[in-house]
Formats: sequence, structure tokens, C-alpha cells
Amino acid sequence: MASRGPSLPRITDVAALAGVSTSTASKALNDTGQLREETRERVRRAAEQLGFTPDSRGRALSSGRSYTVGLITTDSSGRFSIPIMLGAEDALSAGEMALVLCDTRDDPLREQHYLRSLVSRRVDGIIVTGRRTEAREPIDVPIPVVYAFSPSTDPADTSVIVDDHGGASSTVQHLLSLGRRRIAHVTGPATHNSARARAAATIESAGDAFVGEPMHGEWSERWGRHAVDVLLRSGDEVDAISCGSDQIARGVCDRLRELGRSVPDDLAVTGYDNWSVMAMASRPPLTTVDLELEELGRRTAQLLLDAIADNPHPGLVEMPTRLVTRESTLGT
Amino acid sequence: MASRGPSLPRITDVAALAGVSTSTASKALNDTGQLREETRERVRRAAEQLGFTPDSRGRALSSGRSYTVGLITTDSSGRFSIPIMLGAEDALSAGEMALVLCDTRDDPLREQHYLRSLVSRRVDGIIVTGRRTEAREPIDVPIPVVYAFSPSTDPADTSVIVDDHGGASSTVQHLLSLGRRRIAHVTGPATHNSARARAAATIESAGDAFVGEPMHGEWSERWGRHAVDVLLRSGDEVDAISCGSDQIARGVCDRLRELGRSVPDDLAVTGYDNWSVMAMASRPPLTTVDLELEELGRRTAQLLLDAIADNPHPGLVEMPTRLVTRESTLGT
DNA sequence: TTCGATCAGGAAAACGTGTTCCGGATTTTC
DNA sequence: GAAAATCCGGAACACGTTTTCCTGATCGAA
Repeated sequence: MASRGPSLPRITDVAALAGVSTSTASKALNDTGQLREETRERVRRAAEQLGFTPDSRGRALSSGRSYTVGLITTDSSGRFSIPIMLGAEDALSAGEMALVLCDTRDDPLREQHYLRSLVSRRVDGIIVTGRRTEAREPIDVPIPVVYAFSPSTDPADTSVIVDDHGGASSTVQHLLSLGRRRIAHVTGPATHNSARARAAATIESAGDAFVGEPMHGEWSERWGRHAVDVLLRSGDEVDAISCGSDQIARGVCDRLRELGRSVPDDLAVTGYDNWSVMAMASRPPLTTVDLELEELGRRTAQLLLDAIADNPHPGLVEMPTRLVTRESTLGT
Repeated sequence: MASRGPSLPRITDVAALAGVSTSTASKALNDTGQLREETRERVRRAAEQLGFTPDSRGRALSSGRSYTVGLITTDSSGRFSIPIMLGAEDALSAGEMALVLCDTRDDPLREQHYLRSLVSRRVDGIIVTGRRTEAREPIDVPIPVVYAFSPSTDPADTSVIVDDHGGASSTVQHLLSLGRRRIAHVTGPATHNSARARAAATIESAGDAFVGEPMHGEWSERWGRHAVDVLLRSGDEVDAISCGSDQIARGVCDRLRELGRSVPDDLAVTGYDNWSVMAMASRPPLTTVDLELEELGRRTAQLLLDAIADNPHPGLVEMPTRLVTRESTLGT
């Protein structure tokens, strides 16, 4: 229709210039079939000269694959899904796969719309990711799917999640190894799976060293500051506070400093997430748990590629976290 | 090859079920050609019954368009490019266009790789975005391109950028309207275009009310805190500090509070970026400049759609910013 | 010299859709 | 009642690639 200048060269043009048939040209460029090396070279030169780039739409049609995967995310803000996306994209691009982005903004209608669009594009697979660690309803498409971060409620699906239990335990082990024996826990709303899971793991790992009850509140610095007041007023003796997020931990540190308590000499503090803008800017910088989301994204993509290659791995994959130690527990 | 179960229905299947030819089926589903309404309805029902979704690869091939645009970003962290992406994706998905994501990680080799991939996919257009406001080398592809945030060095290209001059001026106007007459400016490295542009606009708008020289440093809270010390030691009287970023402004507020200075009673403080995690968590919350990046992304996508429709708008488009007033200038 | 085997490359079909053109049937017009 | 206009739907081709099958040609051996 709209003739966009001189359209890009097709393989027929390359074939014509090289003086061979299109099928021969195709074989030459794909290193398949039986051709004299000299012919191959001639075709290659012709392609080079014309600046030929194969049209992947044709290839997609003929191969039955689109070399494309869709990423559906409910997390507009991107706090968690961005690193996952980047990891997935990294793993996929190595295999010449492209990633198309679909942000549903938590709207089921938009999700349906995107699903239709992806099916229509005949994507080879779909990655589904969300903002929370709560399990979510599986999507219903005749295409391989892998869930990342938010697992599917169907255990027969493939889901890749963070090992929150291990992550929380690692901070407690670290605190215990430093000789702390009175550990409190400040975290997010009890309605959040991640807060409950981390709290449970903390209690279990700390054993006798756990003080009081897990303190649930918002995922905010303000709650961290407020929790310190509550904690100190309670009269419980405490030598460490393990927090459910870096934001909370930063608030905790700020308030402790304002009250003249030294971190970590008086109290050690740990965060969770290794969100650098919080963990590094905190005073002192936070010992925290890195979720290794980019690695999680890579793993997700690999599992999806496996599933696409007709080798699915149903079930839950828990990815290990990494403890990052900084001044909030170690001092300077 | 790998027969993935019962493959999805094609338009031929729909046609067979409806008892018509494929061309008739196509016309019925696309509301084109001359068909009896009853025939149309019959085909639609057949499509419905089979759960038919047209294969967009076929459509792409036949229409000459791919209904796909590429987004190339150098900004892995995503601070700025994520909102732009979301805005663009929002504007594009309305037009049934998909967005494929390419993160170059600032590696020219990866960029080349992605460009080849996008050209091979015959994307209808490309959006290029970056982390800095510095102009960047244009990319060389026979496809419409629009640059977002980082403009192209070629003025004949279409670039959409933030009106940094307007943004910085708006904070100064705000401070002046509040009666502040001794305004200092703390910002990022002088090597950064954005820091220089905002500083220049601040000086120009403040006129006689500008105090000293723009203070260049890092884009960090730490620099904000340090800058306060330097400023107070200098002996200059100051009743407002306009900062080049929310991080710096937050550091400034923290340090002022530690020194017993009241914000905004003693000194008003303004930030820049409206990065909520900084601006809202600061004590007090920051008056700042929202870059409206999502809107910028939407505008970029619209301009790209225009260019794809053979109606390009070469040149620079400056998007307005929005002043957000909060307690750091207004008090409670 | 003849037969089989290997080699080099071409013709045609396939992938799934959209579109152009054309012919038959029905309706309108005089 | 015949010619013209209109309506409806199908056949064929285009889009760009890959792949299967097939035909000559070349080579080696008997």
C-alpha cells in the first residue's frame, strides 16, 4: 500500500543477483542442503551487497514458530518485574527470541485483551509475572506458560518463585552468628503472603532468640520508624531487628539514630530486597537479602524454552536468595 | 515439526464449517467485501464455535505491516525508561500494536544485534530511549524512528524530550511567589546536561534572588547532606534550596533537620523528578517537578504512529512538566 | 561403455491470510 | 420480456520464506 521508499531486498533479489534460484539462495544462507562452497559464497556476497536481512515473518509462517514470547505483568510500577523482565530478555535474546511486553495494570479486561493478542501472534510461549508472591489464577491458553514470582495456583503449571523461607533464615543465621540473641521482626501487612512467610521463617530459625510477636504494618519507612517507638516502649530487651523490607529497615535505622541508639553496636538491623536506593542510602547501609530477580528471570526463560521444545518441567522451582552483608550488622 | 497437540483452527476450518470459501470467510470476519448479512453471521458463529483467532503472521505478511514496534533502551535500571515504556505501550496497544523490548545495556554490540533483529522482524517503527538527556547518535535503519528522553543529534529526526527549562523555572517561580528571595541550587555533576540545563534555568528565573554558584556534586542523598554543610559554612544567607533531584533534596532535608533547621519555615526545599519513593518518604514530603514521563511515552508513540502512517513530524517536541507542591515548601 | 551412486541445484508446494478480479444469480428498468 | 444494473460469492494470486521432491550432471567402478 504505502510504498515506503525502496522496499527492503527479498531473497528473490539476492537469488537473482547471484544467478541462482530462491531455494538455492535459502539453502546457501542457512547452511543447509547440498551446495558447492563457491555457490554459497556467491550467494553470501550477493546478500551482503544488497544488505539483505531475511524477513522473519516469512520464516515464522514457514517454520510454524514465531520466535517471540510474551511477557504479561500486572506490576506497572515495575519494582519487581523489571529485573525479571531484563533477565528473561537476556536469556531469550541469546536464542534470537524477542520479548513482547504486556502490562495489564491489574485489569482483567486488559489481561484478556493481551492474551488474545498474544495468541493471535502465535507467540511460542508466555511468561506471567506479578507484584505479589501470592499464587494467582492460571491463564488459559494453548501455549506453554511459565509463571515467575507469583506462582500459578495449579501445581501442574511451571512456576519459578523466590525462596522466601531461605532468605529470611539467612538473615537470622547471620544475626545469630554475630552473637545476637534477642531478635525482633518488623514487617508488612499480615495479609501479604511474603510478610507471613518471612515472619514464619524468622521465628522458626531464631528459636529461643525470637522476641515477642512479628510486628505487622505497612511496607513503608514511616512504619519502620513507628515500630521502633512501639518496640522500645514495650520494654522488651532487643539486640537485633530483622525487617521484612529495606524500606522498613531504613525507617528503623533512622529512628534508632534519632533516639541515640547505635546501629549496629546497640542493635543490628537487617533489611530485605536489596533495593539499592534504600539499602545503600540508609544510614548505615543495610545488610539485606538480594532476591536475585534477574537470575530468576533467566531461569524462567530457560524453563519456557524447554517447554517450547516439548520438554516441560511442571512444578515449583524455588530460586535461592543471596545475603548481602553491610554496616547495619557488621559495623565499620 | 513438533506437533503441539491439535493445532489452532485456521480460517480454512472456519470456512469449511460455515460452508463457504476462505475468501468469503475472510471478508465476513473483516467486515469487507459484499456479503449477505446472514452469511456474515453464519461465518461469525463458525469462528466463535471453533474459537478461531486469526494468525497475525499471515496478516502481517499479506498486509506488509507487522503491527509491532521495537523499543530500544540503554537504561537497564529503568528509572526513567520504564514509565516511558508503559506510556508508549498504552498508546500502542490501543492500536493493536505490540511492543518488543530491547535492552542494550549500553553496549553498542548489543544495540547492533537488536537493530538487526528488529529490521528482520520488519517492525513498523522503533522508539529509542536512554537514561540521560544528552543527545545521542541516531540509529541507521530504513524504518520510522522516534527518540524519547534522549534526543537524536540529527535535528531532522523526531525527538520528544522533557522541558527541563520550564520545569526548573516552575520551582523558582513557586519559591518566589512564596516570598523567598535567597535561593541556592544544589544539583548533579556539571558533566550532565540535565544538571547544567536545570541550573541555567534556575539562575535565569531567580535573577537577583539567586545566591552564589550552582553547587554541582553527585545525584545522591549523601551529596545533598554534604551540600547543606558547605552552604551553611559559607555564611551566605539562604531561605530556599532548589535541588536538581529528589534524592539530593531528601538529603538536604535530612541534614537540615539534624541541624535543627525547620523546613519550610527556615528554608524551603524543592526536588526534581517526583520519584515517589524519595519525594513522599522525605521528611517533609517534597515539592518537586513531575516529568510526566508516561505522557511523554504516549506522545512518542503517537508521533511514531503518525510517522508510520507516512505523516512524519521532524524536529524536537518539548513536553511540559508539572509542579507538585507538598510540605517542603508549603508547610503543614 | 554402462550402470549405479553421489552431487548440485531447481520447481513446486506449504505456511495463513487478504485482495483483486470475475462469473453467475437476482433484481431493476424500460 | 429482454437488457442492464446490482448483488453475492468463489478462484486465483500475492506476501517471503523454508522444505520436499525431483532432475541432470558428474564421478567411480565393473
